Amino acid sequence: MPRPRPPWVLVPRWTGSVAVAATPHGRDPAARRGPLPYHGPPMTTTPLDVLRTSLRDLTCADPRLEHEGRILTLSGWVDRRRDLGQLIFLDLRDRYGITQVVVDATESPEAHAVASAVRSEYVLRVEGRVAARGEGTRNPKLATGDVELRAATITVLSSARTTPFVINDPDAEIDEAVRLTYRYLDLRRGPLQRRILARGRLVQAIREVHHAAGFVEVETPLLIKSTPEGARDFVVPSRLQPGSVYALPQSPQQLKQLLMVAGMDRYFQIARCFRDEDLRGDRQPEFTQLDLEMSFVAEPDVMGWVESMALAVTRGVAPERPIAQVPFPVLTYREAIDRFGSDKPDLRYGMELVDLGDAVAGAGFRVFDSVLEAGGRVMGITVAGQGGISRGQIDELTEMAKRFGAGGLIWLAPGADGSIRGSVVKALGEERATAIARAAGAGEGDLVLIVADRDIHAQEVLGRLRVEMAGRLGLADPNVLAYVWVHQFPMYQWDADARRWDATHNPFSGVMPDDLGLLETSSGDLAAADPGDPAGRARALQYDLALNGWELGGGSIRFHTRELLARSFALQGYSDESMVERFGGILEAFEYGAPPHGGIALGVDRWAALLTDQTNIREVMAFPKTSSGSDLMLAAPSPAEPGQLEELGLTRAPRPAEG
RNA sequence: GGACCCGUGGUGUAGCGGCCCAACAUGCCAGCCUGUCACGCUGGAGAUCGCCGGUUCGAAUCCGGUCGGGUCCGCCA
Repeated sequence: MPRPRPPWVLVPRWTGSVAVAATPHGRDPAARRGPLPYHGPPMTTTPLDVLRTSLRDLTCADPRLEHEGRILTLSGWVDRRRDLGQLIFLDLRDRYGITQVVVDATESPEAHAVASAVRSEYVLRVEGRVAARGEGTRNPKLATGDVELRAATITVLSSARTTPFVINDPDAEIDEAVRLTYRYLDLRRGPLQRRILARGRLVQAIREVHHAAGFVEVETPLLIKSTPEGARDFVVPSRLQPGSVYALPQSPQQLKQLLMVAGMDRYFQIARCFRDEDLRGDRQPEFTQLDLEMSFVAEPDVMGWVESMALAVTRGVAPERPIAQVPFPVLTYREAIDRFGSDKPDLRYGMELVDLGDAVAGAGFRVFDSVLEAGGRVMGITVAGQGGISRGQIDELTEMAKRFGAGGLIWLAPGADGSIRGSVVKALGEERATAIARAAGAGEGDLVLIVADRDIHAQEVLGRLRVEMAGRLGLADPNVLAYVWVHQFPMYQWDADARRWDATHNPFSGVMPDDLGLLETSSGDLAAADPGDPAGRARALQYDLALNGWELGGGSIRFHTRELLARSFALQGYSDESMVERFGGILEAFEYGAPPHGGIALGVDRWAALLTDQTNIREVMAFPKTSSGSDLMLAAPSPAEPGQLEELGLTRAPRPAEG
């Protein structure tokens, strides 16, 4: 039965608009001319009338005083029922909001009979008249709280068992295994629902900004050839070619570079990626990346685009959250390690590392001397106001430092009148110890933590302690978003077991022009690598974007000539044959005219988590897996059917323990 | 592969050798109630304490194993 279209429509749903400010790029303004502020149309909003259906006129968030006296139909879930006998209140809920329904036995006995039998989470359709609430009965906590729907007819669209956990309490703490088993019910609850909606807006904003800037959205296949990006591949056996397998992509890396060879110029994709590694709070076996690649670009072009895009998206999705610094700070890898002990530093607080090499030199303390002689570093951080730390807490931190690979942890706590506590005060003497603490920037009442170790290791351990202490002291403002670029990574790191150079990030990354001559071995034979090779000093055209101490993603300007790419692969230990076997496609493609190109991949799950204040990406994924890779709702993975294996030409080898 | 934490009515917790065939809150069921909005009041049902084994006169409680969940290291961009 068609109804007249109601006239009170067109309330915008989401009004997050994307206005992209031009941001300068790089420290050298000329080098940062960069690209392309977004001046496209405003972001889409959802007009209200599209939400009207034959089962409802409005959503449960809509009724207002202006509707008073109208006969309207709402549909939704029973959030709560308050039964006062002859009078029953039902809070009707959908994802937009809540409207109070009143059922009066004297007004509509049939509706009252239905309402008496209704329970939480029943799905109802209610027709009634919108009435203004009387003085003193309005509810300012509800957007619809000035009115209520006086039920004339209630239809039960669906009944509901008692749910395994409460839907209507956003603060209820529920075992995560139960939440995952009934994910569809968890998704019905406010907090998770809001996060999934926020993620949807994030992806929408990403798409709109890229389309408006001329990027082409291209889908790449999921059944591809295994590519060595470091992680284990998920493998899919082929029925048509028994014994052969596809791999699921760890990322669309080669495909997007081939799209550049194809002249696509600007590509992006919201790409599902797969890595068969152990799970963590920020790692799931399947995850989503914003993958993009651009042609005819140098490093500032890509960083510039990504920065303006990230700003636009952030302002569209989380407009209320302050961004720490714009343009984003740019650190070299070396700087990031030396100042923060991390290549993904959290810049929401200071507590920077200090080199104490000069201060401890000649102190006659064997640990320091031997480390310095061996070319290592003595580094420290000063934790303000923590001089009163207990012995037990120091032991705990020492344990942690050891777990992170340090030999030990030295501490100093200068007190009043030149006194000083600490683990090495006796060995150093009070005077020397005080001088070291002062060199670290510590004053009375502060705590200095010192690690002496091989270069990088000292910084890395302190970097972790810095994060740990900041966490304990609550130094990071949870509201602030601190984006930071880190670039000029080393091209390679030495793999002592395989005796070859390993790409630190991406095997396709190009090299900084100044370091082109370093793509060499000492022997001159690329196949005979040695840890002292010049290649170990080469820096890559590689850039990472970090946000609040999480790596959001990274990218690079790629080699686009066959010669240089092959040279880099050779340094990474590939023979000519294995190179052709694994990368033959892209090497050949580069013989047919490849434009200079580069790009980046950003973790959408991590981004969504950070923008919604979560520390775990499961909280922004609709259907995540447990830390052992199970889907508790669908009970996946499950044992293979014998017929399936047979068809694929596979047999299952029993584990030794199973006999 | 390793370390640590957790597992008690539907949910969240308490109990940590006998006082416990287990307590509290909430939820659930029933009755009463015409202005509630975390409605209220009265009554009731509901757990052999993840599972297996051991120690003990006696185990939710101690020990071993196992399964499941989480965090971290290794692994992973």
